[in-house]
Amino acid sequence: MDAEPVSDHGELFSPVSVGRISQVIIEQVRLLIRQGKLKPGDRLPSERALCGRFGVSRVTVREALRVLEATGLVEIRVGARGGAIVAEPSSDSVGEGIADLLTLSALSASEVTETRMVIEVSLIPLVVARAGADDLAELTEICRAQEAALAENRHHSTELSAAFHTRLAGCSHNAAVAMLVQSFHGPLLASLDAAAATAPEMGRRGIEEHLQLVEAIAAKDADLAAEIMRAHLARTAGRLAEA
Amino acid sequence: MDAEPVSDHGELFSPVSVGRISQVIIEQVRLLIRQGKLKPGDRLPSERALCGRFGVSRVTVREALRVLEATGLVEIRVGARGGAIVAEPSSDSVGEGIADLLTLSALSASEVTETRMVIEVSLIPLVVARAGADDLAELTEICRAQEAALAENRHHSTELSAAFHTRLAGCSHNAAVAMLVQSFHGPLLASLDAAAATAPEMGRRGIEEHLQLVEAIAAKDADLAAEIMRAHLARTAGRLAEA
DNA sequence: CACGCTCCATTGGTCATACCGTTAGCCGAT
DNA sequence: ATCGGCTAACGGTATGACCAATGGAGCGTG
Repeated sequence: MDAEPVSDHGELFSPVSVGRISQVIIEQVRLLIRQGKLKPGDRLPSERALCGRFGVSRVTVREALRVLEATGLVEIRVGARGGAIVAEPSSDSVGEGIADLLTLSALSASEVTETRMVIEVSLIPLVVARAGADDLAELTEICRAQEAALAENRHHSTELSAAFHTRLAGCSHNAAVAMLVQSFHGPLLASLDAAAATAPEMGRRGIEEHLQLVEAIAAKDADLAAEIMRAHLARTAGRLAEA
Repeated sequence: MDAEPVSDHGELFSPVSVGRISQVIIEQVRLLIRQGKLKPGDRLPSERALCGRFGVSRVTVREALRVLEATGLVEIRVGARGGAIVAEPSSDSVGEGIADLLTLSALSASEVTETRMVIEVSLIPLVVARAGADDLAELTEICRAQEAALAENRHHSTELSAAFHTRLAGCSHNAAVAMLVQSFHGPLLASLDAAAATAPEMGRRGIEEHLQLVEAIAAKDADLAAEIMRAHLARTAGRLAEA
């Protein structure tokens, strides 16, 4: 008899049915969305309909939808005419993920701040080149709101500060850059709160820097604006380091 | 009979059981992990045990675990001694989320390239400051592999080129930056393939620029390295613009 | 005719049970 | 001592049922 008749045949045999069925469904839907065959707002068939379509049980379909929902790809509504709706691309779920990584100390606050400096400082040239009058007006508006909040509550709103930075990224008129910065919105809030706890009186200075930034951008002075942004972020980083 | 005896009592009554049951379980586990009461490697009770613990059905527990798995918080293994294991914090799932966001958002190739220039050029100072001998060795190794691939197939491997840029970001020794660049891997490949189609003979020049980059980093010349990177990316951007 | 109310079909949320495939660890045979 | 099979634990899937929420159709009333 031949020795080892079924082993060492290399590529002859390949594993059959790898992974979960729900995973196959997930990737199938994902592909459809990426190919644009499913666009935001489109309604997927009902769970029961999908069961028949894929030839699987409802449990399996539901697990796939759960993952797609957690990934932020679809939104699920209950009731008649409910079901899975392809969601508008949003950076929210990504932001939560980064926040998780922060709290799990897989990312340090300094790493996140450093990353912000990398991105936000070097996107300044884009902003200077492309910011329109309406962009500047909105930035100024946010600064005004910050001043109002400061006058009223005696401490500056970290929410508004984060909004300023997010809106500033939007002034680059580059959706990819804007989304990246927006992803840091949530984690950014946490850092700002920590920094505010360290030095609550710094709110005013932060607002002044925001205003100077807007002025520099309006004056098309990219170098000055970048320098202001660098100093602004470095100051926040410094306060975080103290804590 | 009293008219409307139970309405208009304002805050007296609050909705009971908001949202999904699985969501409650998710947040409970999430909290335990954030508080450190569950550490990476710890094994959660089996699904059936969790059913009894929470007083819910297995389906509900499974949906919670699915979401936690999709979020990258736990890893699920089958078989005896299997179950949900608290995962080592990793930026992979977040990176995938960013990649999804980028591919789904109808970004133009120019936006992606521009964003790469923003990030990859300005992370150069970090790399110059922190790259170690092993980092440089690995970068050189990738370049060698590129040359080998070029000699063999007569056209350069876009996969290796993307790997070079990803590894370069890793040299910043900042996990957040590395995660961002890595999430551009997929879209980056698409751009590179498009660029390669336009000018297939440019592979050699790209490799040379990679090597010059490594040299400049080894020489701690941040300005030169940044300039090389800028030119390198700009060239790719230019070829994309032609297409 | 217009407005509002009620009823109902649709659809997701949850449960209970059963069976299968996979896996690790144990135990016996060689 | 090693290899092989056995077994219990555990996740993966299927089935069928019922509940809760929701939107729209149909009916009734002014």
